[in-house]
Amino acid sequence: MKNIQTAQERTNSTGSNSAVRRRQFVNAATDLFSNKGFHETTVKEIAEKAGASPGLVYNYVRDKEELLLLAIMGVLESYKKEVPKAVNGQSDPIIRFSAALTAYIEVVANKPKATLLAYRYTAILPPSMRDQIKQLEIETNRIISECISDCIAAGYFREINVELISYRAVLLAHGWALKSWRLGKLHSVEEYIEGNLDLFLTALFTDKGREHYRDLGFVKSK
Amino acid sequence: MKNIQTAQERTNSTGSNSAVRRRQFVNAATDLFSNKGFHETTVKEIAEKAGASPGLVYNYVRDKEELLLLAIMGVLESYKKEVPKAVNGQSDPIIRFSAALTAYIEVVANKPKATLLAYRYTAILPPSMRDQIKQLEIETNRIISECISDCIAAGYFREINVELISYRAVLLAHGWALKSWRLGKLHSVEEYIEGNLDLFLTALFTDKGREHYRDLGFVKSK
DNA sequence: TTTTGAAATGAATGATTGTTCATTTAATTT
DNA sequence: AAATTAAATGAACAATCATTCATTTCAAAA
Repeated sequence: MKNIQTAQERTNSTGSNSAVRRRQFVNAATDLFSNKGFHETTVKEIAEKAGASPGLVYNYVRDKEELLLLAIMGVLESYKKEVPKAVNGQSDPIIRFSAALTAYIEVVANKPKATLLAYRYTAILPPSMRDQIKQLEIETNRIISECISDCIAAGYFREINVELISYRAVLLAHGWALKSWRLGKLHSVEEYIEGNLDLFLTALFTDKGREHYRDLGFVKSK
Repeated sequence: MKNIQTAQERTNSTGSNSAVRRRQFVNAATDLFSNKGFHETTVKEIAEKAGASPGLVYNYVRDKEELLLLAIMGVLESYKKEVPKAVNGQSDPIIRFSAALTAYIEVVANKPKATLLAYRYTAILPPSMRDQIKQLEIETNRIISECISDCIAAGYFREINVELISYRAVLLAHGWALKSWRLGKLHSVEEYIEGNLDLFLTALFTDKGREHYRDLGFVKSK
């Protein structure tokens, strides 16, 4: 009975857990799918990258397809985690919105290729998997939506269609990955963030909002 | 010598030209790639849809890959053709810009799946093909860029980074396809166009521009 | 030590599919 | 009509891979 402890220890220290192994495969898959594409990546390569044999993959995952789902979900979940982190602690609605959008763009810019996974491959997944992805994306959008609603409630933003705006914001963030990959980087992320945030706010502000923003100390010269 | 005419006739009437045949294959491929995906479409299916046998495809095209290139290029070329059509005839810079953006979104909305082809599959093409696509896209962007530059020159738009704005405009148009496919349609195209155009203009107008716009008769109530 | 069973291997399988090419069909010319 | 050229066919080929499974490795338990 002495070895029960040891077994527990092994699980915790070496991390050769079932869940950990699985994550190794998913991480390897995410990387390869992002850089070479799903169809251009073989299961053998994924196994190799994870330091295992091809057959073992199927002890942790039903399909290559499931690996794709897990890869996409992983990326989206990291978004859902990072964005609120930037917002929490800020209380002013405008700052919260700015922080959320900024954080979103930054996360995308950190792993542009991974962002594209969802755009490129959601289509080939079966409907039930697609719905999971859709759901997760909607939840992330909600964070942005709430920031916008708060700004409207405070009288800082005009009364526009919240859905429309939040999709625009998300698209803008994804846009960094979408455009920069295909057309090359024309600006730095910082320029991209600043320029677009400026445009966004200008389009949305009420007079009160503009004034408040100025009071906050983000004065555009002139 | 009587048959020279007949041959000419055949070429014109039945359309069993070399170029026409090729286009048949490209059209079939575009349709199938858009709806099923590149890897999920077999050459046999393409041939079948074009009313021919698999082997014949290779008399008109080197590769399945070349078929993908031609499909993507075809879509982008249709954009490059349609957008100027909407702009020509209009002389006022603001109207030209509005017309260009509206037309772009409409073209995208007509064939959303086709728009996604470039986003999904440009990556798997060899660099030389990628460059052709990139080039074509830049040329289309230039049309929008020029509208914006004209608005700035006329003093209607603030002096902002033209590149940044034109990419945003293009992204917005593509955004209809990108978002509506994955998240479902939340608005009609008309709402999408109107709402976003409004935001765009609000963000860009100078006082003079806003005034001029009002004079043009596009008054927002209140 | 011996037993047990989970973890892992990787060669073999089977199905798919892009591409080729010997052959046929059809059209054009002489 | 005969000959020539072009267009088209579709069965066969070859390569690729996802997936399976008989076998081995290895650590924990008895």
